[in-house]
Amino acid sequence: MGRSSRQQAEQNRADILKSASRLFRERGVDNVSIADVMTAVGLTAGGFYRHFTSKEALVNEVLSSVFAQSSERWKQTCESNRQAEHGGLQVLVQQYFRKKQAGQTCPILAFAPHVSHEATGAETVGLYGSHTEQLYRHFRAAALQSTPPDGKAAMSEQEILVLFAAMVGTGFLAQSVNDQAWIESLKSAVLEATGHTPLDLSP
Amino acid sequence: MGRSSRQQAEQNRADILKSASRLFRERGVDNVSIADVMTAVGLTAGGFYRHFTSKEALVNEVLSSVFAQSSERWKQTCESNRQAEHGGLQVLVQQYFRKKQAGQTCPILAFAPHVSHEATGAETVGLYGSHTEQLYRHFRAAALQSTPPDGKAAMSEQEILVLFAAMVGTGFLAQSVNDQAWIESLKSAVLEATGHTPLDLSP
DNA sequence: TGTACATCAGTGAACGCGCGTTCACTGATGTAC
DNA sequence: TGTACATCAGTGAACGCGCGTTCACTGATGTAC
Repeated sequence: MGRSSRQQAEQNRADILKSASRLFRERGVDNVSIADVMTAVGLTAGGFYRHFTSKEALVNEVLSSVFAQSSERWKQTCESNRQAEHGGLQVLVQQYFRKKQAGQTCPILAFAPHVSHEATGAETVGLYGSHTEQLYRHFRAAALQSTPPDGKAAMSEQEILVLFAAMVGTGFLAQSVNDQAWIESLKSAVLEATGHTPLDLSP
Repeated sequence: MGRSSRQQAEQNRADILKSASRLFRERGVDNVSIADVMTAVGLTAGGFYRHFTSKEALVNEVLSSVFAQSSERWKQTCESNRQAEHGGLQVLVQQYFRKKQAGQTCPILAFAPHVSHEATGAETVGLYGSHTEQLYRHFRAAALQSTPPDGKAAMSEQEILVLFAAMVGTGFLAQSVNDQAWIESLKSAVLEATGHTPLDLSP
C-alpha cells in the first residue's frame, strides 16, 4: 500500500473522527473498539496511531466536535424561533424527543457511561461537564425568550432547571426502558409542560 | 480446602449477592468482574459457578433484589408520611438526592448502562423496565396523597411525570457532571417544585 | 525537469492484559448401611 | 454409633476471546539537488 498523500491522510483523519462520532453515539464509547472505527473507514487498526495518540485523545476530540454540533443546532432552533408564536423551547424539546437513528443520540446521554468510569481522565470529565452546561445555557436562553402563552408569567429559573432535568431524564429513560407507551407519556408530559399548558393534540 | 457445609454454602451465596449488589451499584455491572465479586467474599473465581450459571444470571438476581429494596423504601417513605403536614413526595425526593455512598446509587441509574447494551439479554432489559415503572408507581402514589400546600390544586398526572423525569434526570447528571454548584441548583429546583412552591431554606 | 534519497501513512502480526467460563482435582460434608 | 463411600463446594490453572497499543516493515509521496 505505501504512504498516502498529505491530502488523503487529512481526509482519513476526518473520516476517522466522523465514523467515531457516529459509532460512539450509536453504541457508546466503551462498546466501540479502535478496530471498529478503522474498519468503518476502510483502514486497519495499526494506522490509527498516526492520527491520534490514544483512544482517549480520540474520545476528547469527538466529544468536543459532537457537543459543538448539538450546541449549534440548539442555538439555531432558539434563534430561528425568536419571533415565532410559540417559543423556541417547545421546538427544541420536540426535536430532542424526535425518534432519531442511534448515531444522533444526544451527547449528554451517549457519553455519560464512559465519563462516569472511575478510570476516565479528568480532561474528558471536565469537557463533558462544561459542554453539558453549555447546552443548558442554550436551553435556558430558548426558555427565557419564549413568549408565554395567554396571560402566563415568563418561566422562572427554577422551572427552567426542572424542565431541563426532565427532558434529559426522559431521554435517558427512553434509552433503557422498552415500554413505548410509558415513554410517550413522559415525552408528551414534558413537552406540554414547556408550554405551561396542554397543547392541542390535533394532527 | 474441600467441601463447605450446606449452611456455609448458602451463606456464601448470600454474600456473593450482597457484594455484587454493592459493587454493581458502585462501579456499574460492566466494570465489575466475577473475580472482583468473589474476592470481596473471600473465595476464588472458579467457585462462582456452583451458585450461578452465568454473570447474566447474577445480574438478574441482583437487579431484582436491589430494585425490591428501593421499592420497599419508597413505599415506606410514602406510607409513613400519609398524615404528615407536607406530603411524602418531598421526603422521597430529598432522600433520593441525599449524598449517598456509591454502593447505594439508585438502581435506575446504576443498571442503565448495562441494560442499554445491544448484547444484553431480553430478560434483563424487561426486568429493568418493569422495576423502573414500579418505582414510578410508588412515586406517583406519594405525589397523589401529598396534601397540596395552601390553596393549590393536587398534582396532575402530567406534573407527576415531569417531576419523576426531572428527579431521575438530576440524579443522572449528578453522576457525570462535577460542577457541584450547578448540581445543587438542579436538586433544589426539583425539590422545590415537588412542593408547588419554594421551601424556606432555613436550617 | 529529472534523479536520488528521506519521510512517513498505512499494514498486519504480535504483545500483554483482563475478562467470562471450564475443568481436573481436593477433601470436608453428607449419607447409606 | 461407627465405618465406607458418594457428593459436591471450592481451588487454581488454563482456555479462548477481544481489547488498546507497539513495531518492523512496505512503498508511494515529498524534497533536495
